[in-house]
Amino acid sequence: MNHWLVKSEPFKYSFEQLLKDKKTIWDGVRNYQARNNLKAMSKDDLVLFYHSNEGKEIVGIAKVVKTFYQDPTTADPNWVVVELSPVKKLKKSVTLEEIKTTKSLNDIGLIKQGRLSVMPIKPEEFDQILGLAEEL
DNA sequence: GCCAACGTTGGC
DNA sequence: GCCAACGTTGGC
Repeated sequence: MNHWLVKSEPFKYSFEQLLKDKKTIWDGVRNYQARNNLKAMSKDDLVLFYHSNEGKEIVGIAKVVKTFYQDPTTADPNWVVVELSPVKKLKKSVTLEEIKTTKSLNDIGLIKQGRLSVMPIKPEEFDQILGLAEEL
């Protein structure tokens, strides 16, 4: 199983909204690297949900319920979507600040490639983050 | 609201 | 195929 992190601006689509919706189509990705990551997702992979701009923190865990297919919002065959469902809201959100001050997380894509909106997370990084969220 | 980082586009 | 110009993202 692989682990991922996706970013969303809360005013566009928040984790609370996902909890309400139970399931969402992760559309609008228009970056090749992020697209490749979407394509690499398998069913039941766990996805950290990060709020950018507002909050700047990881707020919850989601999982992949449907692997990639053509983005229905565009006719351009370059772009794909996946479907995500919420797993749980974190007991304690993990802020960018905390991630930055945690030595073992200094290599995480979130810091190294700030602009990427879908990125892989190493298993040990995933565990570290759950630790910070008091979920372990 | 500014600006740094970085991806994309287009001229040569 | 290089690189300058431009656009977008996201932290501050």
